[in-house]
Amino acid sequence: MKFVQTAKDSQSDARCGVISTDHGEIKTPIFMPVGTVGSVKGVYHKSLKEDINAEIILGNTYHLYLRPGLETLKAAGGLHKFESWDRPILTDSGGFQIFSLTPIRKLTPEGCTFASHIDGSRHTFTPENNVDTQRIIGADIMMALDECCPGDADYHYAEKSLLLTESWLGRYVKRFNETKPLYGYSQAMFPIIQGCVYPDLRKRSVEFSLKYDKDGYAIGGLAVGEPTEKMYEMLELVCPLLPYDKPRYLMGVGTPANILEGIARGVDMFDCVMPTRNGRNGMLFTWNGIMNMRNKKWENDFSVLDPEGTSFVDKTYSRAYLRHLFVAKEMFAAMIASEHNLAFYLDLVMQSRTHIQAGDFKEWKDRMVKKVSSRL
RNA sequence: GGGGAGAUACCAAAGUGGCCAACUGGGGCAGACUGUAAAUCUGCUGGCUUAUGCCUUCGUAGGUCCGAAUCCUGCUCUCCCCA
Repeated sequence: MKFVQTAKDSQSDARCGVISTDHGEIKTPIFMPVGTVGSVKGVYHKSLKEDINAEIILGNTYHLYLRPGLETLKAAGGLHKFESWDRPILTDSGGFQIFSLTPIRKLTPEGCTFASHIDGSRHTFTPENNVDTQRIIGADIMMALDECCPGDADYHYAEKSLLLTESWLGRYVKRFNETKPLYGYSQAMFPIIQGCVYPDLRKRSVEFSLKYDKDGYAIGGLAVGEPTEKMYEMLELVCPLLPYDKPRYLMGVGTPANILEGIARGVDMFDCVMPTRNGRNGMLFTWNGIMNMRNKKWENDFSVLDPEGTSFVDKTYSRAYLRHLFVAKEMFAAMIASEHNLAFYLDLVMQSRTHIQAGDFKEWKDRMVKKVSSRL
């Protein structure tokens, strides 16, 4: 994997670049649709490629490990073949699941023991077997196994959590360096910077992670309960400490405004369930604000979904029709909304790239943040 | 014609003397959702007003009682069974 910075905004830390992988190039800043269990929920790969222009999607190690399981993934020849996706894939390690499945987990220096949410069976993730699992999945970019510290954790907890993440990172990289890809294309890996909202911990985490000189750096443990301003502060602290010639990935973020602000602070990669999950639940993101498509006000609005939208659904279906589908609980509603939202998110980063290249990103971003956060 | 059952808020359906403005579903209205245990979850849903407040409600008209959706009587309507 290679990253080249190709443009820089004049008034902010926003930048453009290109990530090269064996499954193709990714223009940054990029948004990566989340396909947890081997599917971006409700969206055809054909749509992802031709309509939404997704250049990379996510998979999740925790979920794929439990189902379909390593035997099937191995027999399939990896996740790309299994799900018929020939562009890049990034897999999260399951660190976030360790965090979100708190009631049924046990953290030890060795790793993390947890109960499957599917059948309650016990499993253990260690940095070592997590590398092995992500080798079998065959992601182009593998994420370190970390503990995602809650945003409201106290300093003591955050420090302890960071120590664990650091020790896991050392072992993870060791195993990574000792093993090889299984399917004939290369795999990159990103450490994950933690440290909650504490500047000195964040700084320490960056320094610790940089020692391994990996392919890119992820910033985790944000948008997990801390105030949004704290998240921005942490980005302002962390990004300048990261090498300019490696991509920076802000994990799990976020709202359109979060993404614009993240780009302004030097972030290159984003992922979030919001466009698909909120889409399934009736929310549409647009350049003019957020729409709750279940609302009565759309009942007789026969205008197109989004006149500024880039997806074919935007010009094809009316607001009244989509509202009807949501009210009637038709699965087609979720499909249309997911398609629209992902297309909007990809348009959001595409236009960001255009404005960074034009050098007027900051003032454009400031205008857009207000617009996209409003309610229609 | 004879016998029986029932009428509760938008719908369905509990409640059979005070804890009932009335359980629960559905529907309706609104909200939440940030490295997906989510096609999920939450709130509200008689009126006024927002308070441990008042007013009007349980087919309809009366009655009993300190007190009725709940008991009694008349009326109206619906459903079932037998001829």
